[in-house]
Amino acid sequence: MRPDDLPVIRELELFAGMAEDNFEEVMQPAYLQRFPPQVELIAEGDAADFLHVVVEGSVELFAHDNGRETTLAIIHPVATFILAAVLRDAPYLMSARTLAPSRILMIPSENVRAVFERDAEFARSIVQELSIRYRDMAKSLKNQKLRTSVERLANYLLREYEEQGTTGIVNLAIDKKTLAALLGMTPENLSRAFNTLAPYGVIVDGAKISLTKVPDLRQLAKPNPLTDDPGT
Amino acid sequence: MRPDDLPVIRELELFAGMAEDNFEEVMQPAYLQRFPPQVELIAEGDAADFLHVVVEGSVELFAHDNGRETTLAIIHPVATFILAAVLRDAPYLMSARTLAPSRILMIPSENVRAVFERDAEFARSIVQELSIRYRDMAKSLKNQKLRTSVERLANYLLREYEEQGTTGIVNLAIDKKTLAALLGMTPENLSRAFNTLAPYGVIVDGAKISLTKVPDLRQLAKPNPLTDDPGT
DNA sequence: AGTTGGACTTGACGGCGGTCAAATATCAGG
DNA sequence: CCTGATATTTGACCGCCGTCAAGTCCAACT
Repeated sequence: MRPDDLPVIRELELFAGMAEDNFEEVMQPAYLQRFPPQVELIAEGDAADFLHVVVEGSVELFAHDNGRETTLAIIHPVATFILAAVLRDAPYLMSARTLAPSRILMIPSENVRAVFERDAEFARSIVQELSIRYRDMAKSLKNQKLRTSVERLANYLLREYEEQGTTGIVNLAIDKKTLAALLGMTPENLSRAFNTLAPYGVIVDGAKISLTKVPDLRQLAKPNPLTDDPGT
Repeated sequence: MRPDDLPVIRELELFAGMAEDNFEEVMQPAYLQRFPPQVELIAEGDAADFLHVVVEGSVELFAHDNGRETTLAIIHPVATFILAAVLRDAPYLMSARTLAPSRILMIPSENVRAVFERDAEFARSIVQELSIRYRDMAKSLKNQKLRTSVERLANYLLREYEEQGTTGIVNLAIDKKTLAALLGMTPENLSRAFNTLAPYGVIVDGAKISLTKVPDLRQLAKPNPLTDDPGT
């Protein structure tokens, strides 16, 4: 691991509060690895041997059932994934693959669990992280069960609009195919959903989406903090 | 609170490991209350003032968006709900109402948080509970995104079949209307889904469901531990 | 510049599942 | 036992969304 990577990880909310020697104990056996895009990092059903941290790039969490596949979340730096499986020493419920060239930190599960037992501040951080994840998952479920696909797309665009600085241009960071899976629809339907939003000022040019009538779009989407706001 | 209720709660996995004086500190300001059915205990958006424990009866967690409503989970004794909101001191994401006459234990959030800081064993239990909840929520999302409504019903019936002792008779503990909402469909569609399952040995008589061709049903449902098994 | 492969879009079609309305069943009170 | 209220079922209809097939577009390569 490059020495200048450690401070970045140290500042991750999950690790920020813990004692220095505990941090070192957790990091000592960890390793940071580079992956090209589209590499499957973990597969659902596998044992949770490592806690993963996305240091750079991005990771897609997806899952299968019957023959179908869906995307459950996209993880951006710097954040962890599969924390719950690690803490319970249970099989992963989701698979993960890199979307972009990525650097992933892998910490052996047993070290995470060992230090968790010892460091109260780390335990506190883990609970906060888990709570956020739980709530994000609950929001996704509400989003999926209570909204049509056009509404989900509209709300996704508005969220990106806010996060990318309300400039009127939203850049899609992910494939339309992946976006479709994330929003719970087929790529064909995503295309049609974009067309449906055209009267609401949504202009598509490849991965560049212009929003020219945000108030109209907002009226259609009816965003709701209790369904949309991530990380609260 | 009746004194003979305390041991039951003490045995709840969440409280089992904690020090006796901490348990008392958490319980001292708590109160146990009886509610008739269909009482709304909490509403989404409210501040998380109390951790709730279903001691007896059952509780439905549901949520709104736009004009629609859906059921996210049914809580049976003895279990907690809205733990994540309490730990983050954040607004509830879901509402809760009693389904049956119920007794609910309510513990002020600040006491939960205070003792959490102090009692490592309690912290450990909370993390386990949260992890289970997170994973259950992830399973629900997979269930919802990857299966048709008939498949969700079939898997629900098989799960109940196992939990009720594989006797060939499944008793629905909840209204069909509520079941429909839980499975993400309308009551009308639930009716039709039951009809669709008739060739697979599913015979409906009110709340009493007979399963006469479990292998056939299982072949249709294709149950998957990574989507179905709760509490792992 | 031509070719190839992949991403995306469009069209045609069908089925799953929602809505509305009406019929039927169930149940708690009186 | 009767009655109204509620739950559930059934029928008719339709729209959303998935599937399949055929385009179109674009970027990388020859």
